[in-house]
Amino acid sequence: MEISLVCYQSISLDKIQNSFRFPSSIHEVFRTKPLFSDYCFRFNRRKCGNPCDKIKCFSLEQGLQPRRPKPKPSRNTDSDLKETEETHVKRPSVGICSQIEKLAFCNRYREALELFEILELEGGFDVGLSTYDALVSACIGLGSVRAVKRVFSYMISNGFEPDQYMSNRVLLMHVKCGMMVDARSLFDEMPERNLVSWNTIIAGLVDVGDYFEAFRLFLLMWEFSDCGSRTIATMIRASAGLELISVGRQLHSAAVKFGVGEDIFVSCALIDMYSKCGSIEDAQWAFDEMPEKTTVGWNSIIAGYALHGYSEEALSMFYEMRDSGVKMDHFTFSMIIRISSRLASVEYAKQVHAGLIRHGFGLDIVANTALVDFYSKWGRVEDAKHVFDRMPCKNTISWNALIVGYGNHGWGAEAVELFEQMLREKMRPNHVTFLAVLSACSHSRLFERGWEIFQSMSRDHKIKPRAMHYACLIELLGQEGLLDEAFALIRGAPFKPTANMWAALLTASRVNVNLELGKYAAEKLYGMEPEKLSNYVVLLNIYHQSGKLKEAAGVLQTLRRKGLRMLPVCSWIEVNKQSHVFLSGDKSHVQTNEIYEKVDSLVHEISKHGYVPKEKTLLPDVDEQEQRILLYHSEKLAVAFGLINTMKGSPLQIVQNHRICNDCHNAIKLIALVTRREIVVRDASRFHYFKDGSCSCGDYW
DNA sequence: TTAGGGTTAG
Repeated sequence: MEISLVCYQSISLDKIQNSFRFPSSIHEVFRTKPLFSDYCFRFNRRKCGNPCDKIKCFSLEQGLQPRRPKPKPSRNTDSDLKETEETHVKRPSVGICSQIEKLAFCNRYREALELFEILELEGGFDVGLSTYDALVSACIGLGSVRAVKRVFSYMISNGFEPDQYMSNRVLLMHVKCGMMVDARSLFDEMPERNLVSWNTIIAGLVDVGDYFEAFRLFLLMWEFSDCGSRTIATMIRASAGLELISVGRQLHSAAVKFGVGEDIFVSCALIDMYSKCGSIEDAQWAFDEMPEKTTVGWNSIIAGYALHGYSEEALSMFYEMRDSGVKMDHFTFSMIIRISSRLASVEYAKQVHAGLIRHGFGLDIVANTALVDFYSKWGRVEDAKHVFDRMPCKNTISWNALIVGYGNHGWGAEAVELFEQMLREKMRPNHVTFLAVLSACSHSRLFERGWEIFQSMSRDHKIKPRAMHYACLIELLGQEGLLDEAFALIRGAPFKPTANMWAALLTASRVNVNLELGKYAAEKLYGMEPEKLSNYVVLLNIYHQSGKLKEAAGVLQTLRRKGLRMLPVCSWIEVNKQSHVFLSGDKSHVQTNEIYEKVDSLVHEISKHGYVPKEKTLLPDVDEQEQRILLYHSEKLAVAFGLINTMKGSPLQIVQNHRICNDCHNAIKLIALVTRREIVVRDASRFHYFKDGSCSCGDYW
């Protein structure tokens, strides 16, 4: 495979260093939030000498009460205070404490916390700093809010007075377990803060997506304290989150200025930031500048190319990474599986699957979820189910991947059953789960069940249906011929109907050949998406199906006037590790004659099973060339080529850059029946699966 | 001194 790698030298080190105007450029972050900007820059050193005082000032300005140290909770009442003072001497607990430390050291956090229960229940033990440190590690390892509350409350009731190190560890414990409100209180009330304290709270804010607050604290820190490479790396991540490349560039220049431009963490954050901000060239530059290319560096640049849709380049980088001898990790495999699902064949993915297991990441939740998605997308639902069943732990995303697989495979009832099993296993569904299950109902025409599930969304699961859920239901109503109800659903939606919803109604109108409603929906769509070709094409089809050829020709003229043209559509098939690409009506392939003869004989064969070839003329002004294009669509040519050049009975996989048309859909369904082949036709957003004459098709949103 | 940072799946 010939792969060209995009690599531009658009920035240089000198340019970066000389463009330093930090931190004034950070104002840009707050441009959309002037409130922050106001109070960020109003203060000066003279007014509030200590950043901690400044934070108090912020709180006061916002009408908040200054925070007072929380009274230490005590299990004792005033009446037994005397008794407590008398029994103040703490019991030694060397055995339990050292056991807790050992368990935490071996990552056996759950057991460490089970042992901690003895300390909690009996009380009065002399617990040392190293044990508290181990308990903090256990809480972070488990990410359990309940554990954090238990440990923290024990620290307070046991009169633990943390030093700077332990204060930071306790802060980190809250941050890592997502308890940002408590973490912020702890940070504000810290008697002393050092670089680690600042980095911890700022990184926590960035983790939860509170970028503005992160920048606000960063500016305070910038003014009063030194910030290291870790801080810069975190703020580069915040710039990526805000998609503000100019701010990211300034942080890049700050890093170079302070001599941390080649720091591993800064470099990786830069690669990620540049690619997320839309400049893959700069990301590549940052990667090239890395003195030592680490696993994360490679992962970041591969993720960058994948994000921009440069799947081949991403794969090429993966080969380079593998050849360079750098260790691949579960991030690498997760990404490669995802890239494979867009680009490569099932065989290739199986190799990646084997590599995943060989490298010891066979149980990784993310990589396995990517595999479930991959096999689902390629119509290998049994394989997807196999991977899913062997996963030691699953999350909502894993369940969603398989429900989508079932739905698109045409197994609507099974998708609904899986959804119900998910609920029984107390896994919380999210809006994607509902999209998957409603879509499954739509494809399998399970109207009653779909309607019930749609209603249960807000009633039982407190998830507000979004436009795509409405679009699914409109499609479902359309299939039942309930166009009035579908229209009523659009009008009754609690938000302004989106293009997707009108498009669903337009499709429903086409299916039911309702010209009036179709025109209405199309007009709405023209207003919203005047340049979208497919909207015109659907209306054109409605006119055509209603026998209104003159109006259909009028739509075609509008298309021409607007300069909207069909992009060249093509289909390709991989045979013997070589891709063969076909355009509609294409006569450039060396086996052209054989392929066209095969198409003709297949059409003849399937016409015995009820296939009616598309009418010879769609519109009055279709010329001979266009006619050939209409009769020999690229997917038919690819299927014919596949049947000629592959073993009898082996499955065929066709990939294409467009949606399959109804004619090819019907034709290939029957071809699968008469040739007893399994045929998967797929494009980037949907696939059509044919086996023994049955078919399923679907969308991925 | 310890502690804090970068990349992945539906």
